[in-house]
Amino acid sequence: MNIKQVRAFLAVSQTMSFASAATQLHLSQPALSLSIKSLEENLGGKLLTRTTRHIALTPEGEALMPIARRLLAQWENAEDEMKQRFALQLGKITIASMPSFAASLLPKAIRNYHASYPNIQVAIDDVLSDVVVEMVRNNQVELGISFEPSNLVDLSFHPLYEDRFIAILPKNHPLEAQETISWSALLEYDFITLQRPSSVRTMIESALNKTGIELNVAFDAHQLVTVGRMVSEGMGVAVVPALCRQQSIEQGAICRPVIEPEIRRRVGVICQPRSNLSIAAAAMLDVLIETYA
Amino acid sequence: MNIKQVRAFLAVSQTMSFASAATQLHLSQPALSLSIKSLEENLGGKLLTRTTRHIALTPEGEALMPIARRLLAQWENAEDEMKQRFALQLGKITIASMPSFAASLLPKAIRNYHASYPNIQVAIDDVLSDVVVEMVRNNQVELGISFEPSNLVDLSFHPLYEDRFIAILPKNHPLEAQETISWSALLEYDFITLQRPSSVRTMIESALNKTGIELNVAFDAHQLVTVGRMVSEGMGVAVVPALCRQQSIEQGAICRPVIEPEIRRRVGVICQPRSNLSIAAAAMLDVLIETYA
DNA sequence: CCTTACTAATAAGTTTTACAAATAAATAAA
DNA sequence: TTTATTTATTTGTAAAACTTATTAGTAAGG
Repeated sequence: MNIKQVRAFLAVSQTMSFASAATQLHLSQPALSLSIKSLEENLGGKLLTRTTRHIALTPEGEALMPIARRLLAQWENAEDEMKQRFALQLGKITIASMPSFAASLLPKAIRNYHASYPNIQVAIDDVLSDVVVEMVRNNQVELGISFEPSNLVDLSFHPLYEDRFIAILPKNHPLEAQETISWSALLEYDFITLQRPSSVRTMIESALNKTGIELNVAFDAHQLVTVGRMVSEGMGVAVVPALCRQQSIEQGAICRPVIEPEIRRRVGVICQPRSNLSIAAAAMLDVLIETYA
Repeated sequence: MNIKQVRAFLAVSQTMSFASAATQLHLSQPALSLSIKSLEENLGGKLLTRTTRHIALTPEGEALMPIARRLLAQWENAEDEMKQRFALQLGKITIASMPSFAASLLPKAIRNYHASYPNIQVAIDDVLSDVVVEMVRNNQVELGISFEPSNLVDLSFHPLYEDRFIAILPKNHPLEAQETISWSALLEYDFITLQRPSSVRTMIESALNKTGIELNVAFDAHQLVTVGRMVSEGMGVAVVPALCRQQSIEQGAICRPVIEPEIRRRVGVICQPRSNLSIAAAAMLDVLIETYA
């Protein structure tokens, strides 16, 4: 039993004529006759009684009709669904992004994507940088956005832009007058940062380590939002990715470039090799790269 | 998209190897490769990423897998169901029978049928003779059992046996002493029969008509059971098909052949031409003929 | 680093299937 | 009885599906 035979049977049983069913199927009448015949042979009995003047369904044909209709509908739905998926008219992608990016630049890219592919559902998991990489590695998400990780193994990294770290101060802080702030000047004050093993904390520590500056942490938290709040409440100073500039200012903090050393890190998309991505995810990758080009 | 391709996809995605999937499908490896390739071309994208050493599903392939599994299962179920139907391992038939036959001889045939085809459901509609013919004509049932109808049009009649009419009398009736009873003798007493237009009534009237005997009906009813009861209660005498002999005796009546004229009518199966019957009904027809041969 | 072993893709040739055109057979209507 | 109409059969052809043989690519082992 194959699709063609089922289609043939349905066409004949609906039109009650081999000739017109053949036309409907863009097929010659003898070809259709053979198709029905082979279906009957396959199933083991007659489905249609046919004289040259009259077509009728046998009781078994009657029983097949609703079954055939259902099968064909299911088949066509499945085929359509897959075609739509490949044509980017259906699907869902999930992006894991570090919260700072998710809250700042990501929305613009998603708006662009949605404009091009309105039928693809997009979900965002805002998780810590390290979790982003893990989620991509475990195939929990197709795309991750984070600082460039040190051990990619067989993942790809597509840089979007380079981020620097900035100091954030509470209002009316002594250092507010300076255009740029050096690490040594900054660390005279209570320092607030993320808890280990966040990637921001690790980057700061490894960068300072090279210059011999020692980091004394007064307070730490899990989320940059919390750090920002602590700063604006006057509990101390902090260094955060420039990504958080807008958010920090909104929280009432002062932002200044931090130098000596200036810390720069690339932010980008982490994913499986491009060939392993779904069409929808590959398209999202393109949109991300284009949006921040 | 066709069945073969879906089977091929499932085999590969389950074994994760073209070679072993090909073996499983009794197919050469290149044929399988081409099948997958054509499926991918049809749907518009890759379903499997394959190197010479490793096979993996694309996200779209992942989406197809449960769909393919479901489609194939539904397909095979449908095919099996139809094959079973033709192999008489599944199905249902309904027989319309006049009540006298349904209550006397029919059960034996149904027992025989059920012994041969235990998976076919059999239902019986015990309705008046004329209704039997109508139900067959309207395709409400495939088989009907009744007296031979006068106007078959394009229905077939397969005689099972010839029934005669017998007189039934209450106990201690003056006519009880006679071996056979003539109509003229019988009609000296109150006569009970079925209401018009039952076939039994019609047969009696038309047979008597030919011999010039006039029928005076004292009581009439719709069901032969009722007539039998009325007789055994002493309300009068009646003439019923010999089929009802057993039932009448059980009701406490006396049965005697009725003659001058002797009324004989063939009882048989009424149905569409044999080619239009379901396999299950055709088999039942055979069993009926064989049982009463 | 090269070789070996293994796996899928490709190429070439053959068989099978599917199809259309022509024709035959059957049946209802004129 | 003839005619018109419809399905079945026949025949030849083109397409497809398949197999075998070969190639190419990849991971593991020496």
